[in-house]
Amino acid sequence: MALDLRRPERAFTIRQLCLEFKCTPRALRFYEDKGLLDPARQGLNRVYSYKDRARLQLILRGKRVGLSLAEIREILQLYDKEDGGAVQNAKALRKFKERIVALEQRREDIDQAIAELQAASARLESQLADVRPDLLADDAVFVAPSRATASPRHV
Amino acid sequence: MALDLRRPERAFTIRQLCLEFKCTPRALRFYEDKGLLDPARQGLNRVYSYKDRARLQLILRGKRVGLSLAEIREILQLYDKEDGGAVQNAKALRKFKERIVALEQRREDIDQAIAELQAASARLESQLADVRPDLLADDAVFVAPSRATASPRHV
DNA sequence: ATCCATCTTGACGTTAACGTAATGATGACT
DNA sequence: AGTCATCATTACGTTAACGTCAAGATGGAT
Repeated sequence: MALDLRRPERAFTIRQLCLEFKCTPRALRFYEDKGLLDPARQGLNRVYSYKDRARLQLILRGKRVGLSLAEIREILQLYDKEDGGAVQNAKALRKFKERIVALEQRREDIDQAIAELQAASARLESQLADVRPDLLADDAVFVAPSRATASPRHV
Repeated sequence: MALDLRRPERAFTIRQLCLEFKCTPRALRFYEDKGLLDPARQGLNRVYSYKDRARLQLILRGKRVGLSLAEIREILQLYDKEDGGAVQNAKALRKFKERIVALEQRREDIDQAIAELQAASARLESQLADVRPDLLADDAVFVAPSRATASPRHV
């Protein structure tokens, strides 16, 4: 039989995770190299558990919010040592809170940026409404054939 | 006299902007090189207007929200051409809206990240409250001398 | 047995966003 | 006249985060 079919999936190959999260094997190996991941092995092959998958999620989200891999690694290590000594935990707590503050600042920036773009959009829209209301058709490309049905991504 | 004292300031040197926005001359010249800025000149020296200053603000905020310089330049060019033809404006409008959507997605990511960090913090706090409540003193370093009065940054 | 896809480990290449000299001009101060 | 700070340009160096071969192992499918 092909490994295991009793449960939905107990582990993942590198490719499976890459397909799911839209990244490349090279990236995952790179994260491992940098100490952000540490999957099990079957012989040479990497085997990713659910925990590894969760970590990867955190990594990718961290990237999207603008953290460097080094920063992300630090956070992950804090998670790992959540059972360390009390003093360690206190330090971890402080770092977490620092991160929270920094992220809240970024959200501020984002909100401002969005506000400005919306203002600009509003200006453009009102001007267009005067001059060329036809260009304001919500699709605009020309004819929108289908409603953009969740397109099957082939990688 | 030293240039102009009639009004608060009508123009800025490169250094003034750098001090104000906490960046380096090299960076400003780099942005100029990349087509994000285009200050006037007095001889060779760059002279930044209020408009230039505003652009710089946008650039830096753009960076903070995770945009690349190329992306920021594109947006700035859209701003510049807000008086272009109607068709141009329609295209600009679409791009603005794309950006807005993308930024809203990022804010989602940030909110999730914050939520997770807060959850982790909560766990740590409750655990510490049990074991070593003394480590939860809100300052924690040891003795917090002053209330961190807005410290004068010297660059 | 052979082919093929997928895995592995190096190792070098690449892009973005500056940093870091090196070298020279300019205006202000002493 | 000399010193200094600040400006300029040119050019090479650096870091992060991978991309891109190259070369080899492995497990199935035909």
